[in-house]
Amino acid sequence: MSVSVAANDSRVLLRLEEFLPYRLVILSARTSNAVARIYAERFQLTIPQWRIIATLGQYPVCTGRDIALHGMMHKSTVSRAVAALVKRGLLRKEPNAYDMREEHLRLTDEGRAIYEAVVPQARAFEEEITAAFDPAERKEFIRLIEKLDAHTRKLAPDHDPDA
Amino acid sequence: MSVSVAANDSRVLLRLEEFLPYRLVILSARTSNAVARIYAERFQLTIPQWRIIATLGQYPVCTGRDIALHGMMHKSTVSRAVAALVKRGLLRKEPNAYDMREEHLRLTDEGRAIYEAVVPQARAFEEEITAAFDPAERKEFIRLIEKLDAHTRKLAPDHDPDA
DNA sequence: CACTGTTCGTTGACAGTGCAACCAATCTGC
DNA sequence: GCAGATTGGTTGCACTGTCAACGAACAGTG
Repeated sequence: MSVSVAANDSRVLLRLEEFLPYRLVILSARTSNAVARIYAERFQLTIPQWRIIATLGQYPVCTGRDIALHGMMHKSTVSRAVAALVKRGLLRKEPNAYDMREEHLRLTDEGRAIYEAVVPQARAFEEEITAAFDPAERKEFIRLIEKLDAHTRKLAPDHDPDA
Repeated sequence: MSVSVAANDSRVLLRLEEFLPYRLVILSARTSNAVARIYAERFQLTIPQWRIIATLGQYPVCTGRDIALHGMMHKSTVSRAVAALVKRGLLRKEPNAYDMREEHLRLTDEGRAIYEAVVPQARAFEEEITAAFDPAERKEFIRLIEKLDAHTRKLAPDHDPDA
């Protein structure tokens, strides 16, 4: 801030660097960019694509709707990302005979291989960043994050349009 | 996840809901969306636009470059947001006689009025979310966030292209 | 059976963003 | 002073995400 000569002396002043929502954004952007590099560079996956693979790695069969809810994504985002993954052969769509509106999604072997290649690296990265903490701090941080998460979820329910 | 019948039984498994980077993204998205509503609905400001106003509220005179660094934004993002704000009369550009490449930016009275209208609401919102904590927890949370922030900054330096 | 309302998924239009190329002003070394 | 490198800022382009509208498949009602 080379140019600024003095801070605002008004009573109304917000220090952005100390504003919690801003801090969270910065922190999450940095970590999430770093994680994205893991699967973006080596496997050419976008963030929504990775989230879909991650969800299907965890729950082998889902509908698009399930994935959208689980990954906080818009259904159109999911739709396009799924299309791209199917085209690349990482995902398969299977019609659901009991409800022809929805389609069951499942990883192909190739898709699962990517999942299994990325997961250990993601885990390692998580280790790396939480190495900032000693064990007690780490546990406490998780606890506080959970508490904050639950609280904000009540305050600002994730806007669910119809998704 | 109505359809999934069983969790993956492979040794390679990542629980997305417990993956720290993912949690941070979700948490920060929710809080930052809630904050955005404050200035988006009433004042039609985008996030970069608000960050610029917030920076100039704190440091009355800056260059675009200063703002980009301070707010973790790309210089093109700043350039466009500044243009929009100037057009709306919330910001003024002033040539710097000592270096004609850069332009000094300053809030107009109208711009400052918006800043002063938003800040108390932003503060109030911060209060609201940290109400999840008792005073000791709040202090500890800030401390841990700072520690994590410092650590990740070393690990994954904010990609600075030339900005 | 229609008739209405809802849900899953796709698609077109649109806005915001990042990247890269670019211009103009400045600085550096010769 | 001049050539080349550097820096602040703008802009064209491609890419994504969001929103709104839509078609198709269900579910409930009379």
